[in-house]
Amino acid sequence: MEQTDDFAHQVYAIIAAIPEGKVTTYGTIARLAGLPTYVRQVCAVLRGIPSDSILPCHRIINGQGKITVTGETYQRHKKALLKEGVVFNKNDKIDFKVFGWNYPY
DNA sequence: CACCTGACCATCG
DNA sequence: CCGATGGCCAGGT
Repeated sequence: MEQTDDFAHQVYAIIAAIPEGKVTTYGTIARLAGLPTYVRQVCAVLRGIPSDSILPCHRIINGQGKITVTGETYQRHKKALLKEGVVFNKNDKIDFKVFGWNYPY
């Protein structure tokens, strides 16, 4: 429970640091954690986060500006985002130029 | 060690 | 805009 979990720890910290009403992507998180190739691992970490977590995992979306999950999780995240003032386009997309916490490029 | 999986990403048609 | 394809790479079996 050290170096290997260190990455997950950073991911948690980064997620917790996302401001309200903003969103970010998996790739960005991986990069901020210092491991740009760990984008799939970010996914694994998020998957391990229960809905009860204090972490705003609903602010994590993919590079297309869409919620990456489906089903109930999708609905819950979308509602939470709307509550925070995030606006979805007609294609259920989020404008990164407005709500992107930090631009992926 | 080999194979499969994945809440991704970029590119192409 | 949507779907398919390839690339990426750690983890699990």
